[in-house]
Amino acid sequence: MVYTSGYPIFSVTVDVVCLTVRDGELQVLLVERGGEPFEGELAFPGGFVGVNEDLEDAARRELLEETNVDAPPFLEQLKTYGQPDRDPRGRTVSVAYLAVAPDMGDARGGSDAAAADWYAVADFLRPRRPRSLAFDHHEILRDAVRRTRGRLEYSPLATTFCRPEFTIADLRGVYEAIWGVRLDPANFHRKVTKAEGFLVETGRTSEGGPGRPAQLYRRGRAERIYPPLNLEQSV
Amino acid sequence: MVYTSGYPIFSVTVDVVCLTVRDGELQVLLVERGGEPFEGELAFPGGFVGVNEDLEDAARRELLEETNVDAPPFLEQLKTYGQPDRDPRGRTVSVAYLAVAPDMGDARGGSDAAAADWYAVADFLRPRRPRSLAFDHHEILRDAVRRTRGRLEYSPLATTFCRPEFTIADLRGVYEAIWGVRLDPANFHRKVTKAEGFLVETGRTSEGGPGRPAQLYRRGRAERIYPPLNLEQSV
DNA sequence: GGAATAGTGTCTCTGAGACAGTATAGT
DNA sequence: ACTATACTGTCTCAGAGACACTATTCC
Repeated sequence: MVYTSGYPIFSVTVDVVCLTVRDGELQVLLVERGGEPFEGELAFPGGFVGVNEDLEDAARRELLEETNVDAPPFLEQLKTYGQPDRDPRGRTVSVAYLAVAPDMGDARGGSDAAAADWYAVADFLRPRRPRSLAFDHHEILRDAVRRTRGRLEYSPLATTFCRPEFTIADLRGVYEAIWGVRLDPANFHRKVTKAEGFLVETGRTSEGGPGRPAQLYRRGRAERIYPPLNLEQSV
Repeated sequence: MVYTSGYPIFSVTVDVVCLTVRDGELQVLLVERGGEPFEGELAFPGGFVGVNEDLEDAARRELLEETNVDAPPFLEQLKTYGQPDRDPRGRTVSVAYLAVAPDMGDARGGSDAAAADWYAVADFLRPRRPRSLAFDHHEILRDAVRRTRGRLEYSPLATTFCRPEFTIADLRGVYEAIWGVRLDPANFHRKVTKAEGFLVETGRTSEGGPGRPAQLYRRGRAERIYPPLNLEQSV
């Protein structure tokens, strides 16, 4: 291969897939694009990485600038997308990040955050006439959801969808929304409370709802839950 | 942020962590660097991505060019490394790939492949005075091994370490080498033969070794093995 | 009391692990 | 025969799932 001046030149961007569970369903944070290409279409918050900026810092910055979501409890690199024709402006490689946040009510903007909002993931991934996204963000969303679904089995990721203190029912709601299944409340309760390091009791109880008040828990220190929760269906 | 001319300029490279099991231990394919920076040190095969080249194609090309390893049965993106100071030549982002190949004997070179060889992974990851690698390749190797160890539990990845036809003992050897544990041959045999779609019988048997000849198997179509094999220790 | 949700008890079945026992090869 | 490895049988124990039952709140 021959290049006129040294090595091929790339632009590097980050895109952040920020997920939450609201109204009992998995939702994703999207912005309406304000400029070309894909003007007016929905896309993940993201943008170009600075010359001296770390990738993860760039992801955090773009999430804050474009959506006003600050310091999600979970942020990790998802995958890098670099098809030569993925951006009409030129050769661009995008490092996608997966972020998870608890239900924080409406995404209301600072500055450019005006057009940021939460959308039901299912609308983009349904097999019949899925809603469209800019760039290759449809593929990225699929990968993000697949990883999230898998992670729930053997990591405490589900707790990062909950507020700092949550009930077992809250946690079960996260699993049910993301896996799209119904779980037996009794067995789920026993299982998660017995998985060592997964949850820690606060002593406090919930209030307000109908029925008996529930114990409030905080997430534990375990990085891995054992034995795992099993989702038999293929992920 | 302000840039004098458009967007920040990056170089994009790929690095391939190619793993195999030889002599009962996990080994990795490395090349001795022929030029600056890190001249003479060990590094993963890799290099710059072409202007119109897909990332995975670049990984495959570099692996072939530098080590003569063609078409590993497993190649998937691992993670992207982009610390601003990771390459003294300038701002470079490297997309790391994880490849798995069966034991193919010595890595003998074509062209630049002269210096390519297999090395015991343990030497680089031991806590006391680990052997050094160029760039941030030590971190990349750690991530590659962690993912591999985890994948063995619930995916058929272990079969890609074996030749197309293999015995249950071969497969067990892969788990034992990578997990660093001893597995009960009887229980392992029952477990993997009962996991649906994991293995398919060929009808043929092995020959040559001491003891009763073993059935030869080929890898099945399953993308996921259920129930998973469990590694209790933290990964 | 009735409705609703939280949480416990208990039974059954499956699978993991320990390990004895059988099968089939080389020497 | 002896050894080595492949494979099967069997026992025990832990955990998943089904579901009955108790506990505690609001109405």
